[in-house]
Amino acid sequence: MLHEEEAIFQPGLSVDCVIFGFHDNQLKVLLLKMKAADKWALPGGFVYKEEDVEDAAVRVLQSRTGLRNIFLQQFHTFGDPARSNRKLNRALLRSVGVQADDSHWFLQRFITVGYYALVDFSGAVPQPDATSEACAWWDFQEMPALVMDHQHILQKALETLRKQLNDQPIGYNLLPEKFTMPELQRLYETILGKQLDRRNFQRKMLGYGILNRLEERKQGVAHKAPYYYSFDKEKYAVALENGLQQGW
Amino acid sequence: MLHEEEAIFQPGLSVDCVIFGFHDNQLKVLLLKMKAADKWALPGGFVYKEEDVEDAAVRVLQSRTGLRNIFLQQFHTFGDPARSNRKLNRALLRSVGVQADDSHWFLQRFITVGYYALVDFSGAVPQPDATSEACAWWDFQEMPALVMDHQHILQKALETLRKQLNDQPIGYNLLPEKFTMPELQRLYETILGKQLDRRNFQRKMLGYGILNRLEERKQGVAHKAPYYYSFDKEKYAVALENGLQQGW
DNA sequence: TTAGATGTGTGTCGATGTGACACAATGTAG
DNA sequence: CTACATTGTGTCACATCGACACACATCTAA
Repeated sequence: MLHEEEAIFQPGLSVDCVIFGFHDNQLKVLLLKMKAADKWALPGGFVYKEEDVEDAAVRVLQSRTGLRNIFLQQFHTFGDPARSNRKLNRALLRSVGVQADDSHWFLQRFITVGYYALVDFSGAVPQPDATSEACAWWDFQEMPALVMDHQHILQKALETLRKQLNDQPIGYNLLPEKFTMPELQRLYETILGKQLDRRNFQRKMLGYGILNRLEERKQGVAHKAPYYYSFDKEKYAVALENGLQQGW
Repeated sequence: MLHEEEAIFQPGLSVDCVIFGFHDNQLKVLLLKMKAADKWALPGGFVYKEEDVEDAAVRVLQSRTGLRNIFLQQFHTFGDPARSNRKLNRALLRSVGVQADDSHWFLQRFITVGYYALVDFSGAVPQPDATSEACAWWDFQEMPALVMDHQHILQKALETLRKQLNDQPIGYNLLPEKFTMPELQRLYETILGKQLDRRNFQRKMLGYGILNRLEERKQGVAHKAPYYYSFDKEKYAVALENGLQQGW
């Protein structure tokens, strides 16, 4: 956190990423443990003066997960002046060895642009940044205390994701190459926060025409073995583009 | 556009508003004719250092229309560094009598937060700002050339509005107190850019349960007189909150 | 005065989608 | 080999949706 960074970053602007993964039939979120506080934070970063805001989000994502070609979506910009926490930011500066007075660029008010990402859990390699001592996946159901308004940001990301379920397919970016119908259902159930009927779920999902059933069945389960499915990449892309149901 | 404004505004940040109205069975958008260019622009403004971004949007809206208590919704933040147009902004500064070198705050790169508003056409009193020579409603179907990326912003606003139709009611903010079913249908048709079946539209709309049919019928029409309707304010609010159809 | 044009109020029919539920099939654990 | 958990598949009633027909009201033109 050098002083000269004032010259290279867009002032008062940051990006924060809600990075969703899926593992063990649980929705996960990638978080950073702050050095400067006993709380966790969403992975975030600043925007270079000539950098597209979206590129900054991609950069943050790649730095924290090592992944490229990720599903990324802007969902909201948070512009409440009270969301900045000068005390925290001062502690944060101290944690990287900087003493600064009130005019320091990092102690000004920040607006943040929120993005959420859907990533392949098993392919990601969590990597802390300079201000954090750890980077880890958290179970969506049992999140720790978050800094500033990050809880609020997370909430808004989830809301957007839920709405996305209604007119776009989800899963290609969160599930492994092949997966079973129950696994896909758990994903939907976790995002929606409610149980779904097994049979109706399957009917509706297959109705979208974006799944291919494989010959192979899952092995080593203590009951009837479910089939594996994979997404039909082309049809999935079309569904993403055109939407699933019209409404009007 | 005084030089001291650098001290009072959040640097590199603006808001732009897509203000929709409805009149003569046509969707309208409020635009400003720039003094500095032969093009039109969306009403926009800057954000005071201690002002909530949303409050800035409300302020812009009120300054341009005189209206309060408006339906306002953030839809996207535009962060492409190439979207700023230094040449235009320099001309803009000249138009208000300011000569500035490249370091001037207004000539830096700007990120803009887009909001769209739905307003009562007849209640609005269009008012130009300091940089514009006119403020007027334009027919949505026949928009003039717009500055910078404002065409793109408008497009994105429309996309969001169209999606909103699928799970939230529209119209309370755009139509007068009482209106006919055909009028409401024209509104939907204009937003969606396609024709709808009269009878199916009525069935679906009434199914939402947010309309009250009045005793009164429209007068002076060269055919069977349609009933007037009004929104049931309470049920409308509930529908806004909970959404119209679930999907999942 | 009346026929025609225009646009509204209301209803029907068949196709499709949805929620609730039953039963047979399959693989593991004991 | 039996019990158990979980999957594959199907049915039924009901709501929703797109396409369409017919009667009604009001102005206009002859």
